[in-house]
Amino acid sequence: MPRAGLSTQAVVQAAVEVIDEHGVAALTLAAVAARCGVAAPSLYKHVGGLAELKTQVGVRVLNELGDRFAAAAMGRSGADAIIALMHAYRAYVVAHPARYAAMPVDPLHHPELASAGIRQLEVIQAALRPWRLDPAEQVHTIRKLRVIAHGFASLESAGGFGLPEDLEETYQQLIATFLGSLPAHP
Amino acid sequence: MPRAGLSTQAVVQAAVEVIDEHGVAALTLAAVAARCGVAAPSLYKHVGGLAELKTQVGVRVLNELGDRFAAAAMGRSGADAIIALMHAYRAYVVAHPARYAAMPVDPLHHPELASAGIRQLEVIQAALRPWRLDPAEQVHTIRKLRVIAHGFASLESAGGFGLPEDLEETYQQLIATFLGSLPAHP
DNA sequence: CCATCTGGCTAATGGTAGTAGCTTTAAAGC
DNA sequence: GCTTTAAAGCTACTACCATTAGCCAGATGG
Repeated sequence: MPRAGLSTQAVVQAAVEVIDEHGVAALTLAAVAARCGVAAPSLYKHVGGLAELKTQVGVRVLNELGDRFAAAAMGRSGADAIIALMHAYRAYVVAHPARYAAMPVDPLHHPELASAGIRQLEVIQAALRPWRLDPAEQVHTIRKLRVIAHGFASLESAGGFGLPEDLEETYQQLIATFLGSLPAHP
Repeated sequence: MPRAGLSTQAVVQAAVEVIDEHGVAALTLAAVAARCGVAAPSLYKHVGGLAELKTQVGVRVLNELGDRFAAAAMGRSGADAIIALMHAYRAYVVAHPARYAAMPVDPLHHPELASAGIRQLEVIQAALRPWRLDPAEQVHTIRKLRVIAHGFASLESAGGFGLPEDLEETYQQLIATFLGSLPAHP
């Protein structure tokens, strides 16, 4: 009975690989166990169960996107930063379409996910700072960015766009229209 | 052994009710059978299986939204029609948030769902007719409408907006910005 | 009244998550 | 280096799910 040397993070990694290869619906403890070379009940030594594994995957995905966000925003500000953030969002989804379906939509209301969600929020708030929006207007502005990014990403990752050409053009038009709706900043 | 008098549509109706009450993840043949007062295998006399039941639910939801679309567009044109369509979309999702998660994202590529999807598309194309867009620009325009409507709807129905106030305002801003990006029409 | 078809049923299979309890490995303490 | 012990595997089991096979009763039609 040689040991597999698993850990919580190794199990999460295997789960992400299962999702990447077979879709989020195929994330099952049996599949993860098989990939880890272990019997299914053994996973309970590292993970509380399927539900907890799913939130752990959510944390992982949220943090991956957060890393890309932080990198994209670095050294930019204003419209330049917004454009970079929006393209970082889409680039992540295009690179890992199945993984995107595992990203929680409502991280701020979940204690395990909140910090990862707040991190993304702060990057966006920083990018919007030059506009000096009042709090209410900032809420609307962030919501609108999120609608565009998530709406486009979820449709694209789910194969919702029938005609594959010119997707980049559509996305750029959306971003440009959004930026045009913001007040001018100094 | 009195008969329950089921039919395919009655089973689909029960499935929709299960979704409305307990969410799309709770759609299981066992739950539908219980609601119909029938043993689970009996459902196979009316429905091919769980997968087929899900696509039937998708057809139902798509058609319900299509009905609202057609009603909203009736007697309107131009920006007025677009605004009515967008609000009809959101109104449906607010009325049936769980059901929205059962709406297929990619109906046109599925033979059973294509006609219901095409019906919605045609309503939107008709509403856009006054602008006389060339085909490529029409594709981008419809995509952008879809991104806004679906992005907002999927976030709202999944509880993705943390602050509940002013959602209508956010949505109106999105629509107004979109309309502002269209060329003027006669 | 009888034949047939349909819509229900029970029984059984295989896959899923999760629990209980055992065994072995590997590290910690002496 | 030996013993102890905690962790990490395992098997066996339960409960629930979808699905198939085959049976039986009720409705239908001659």
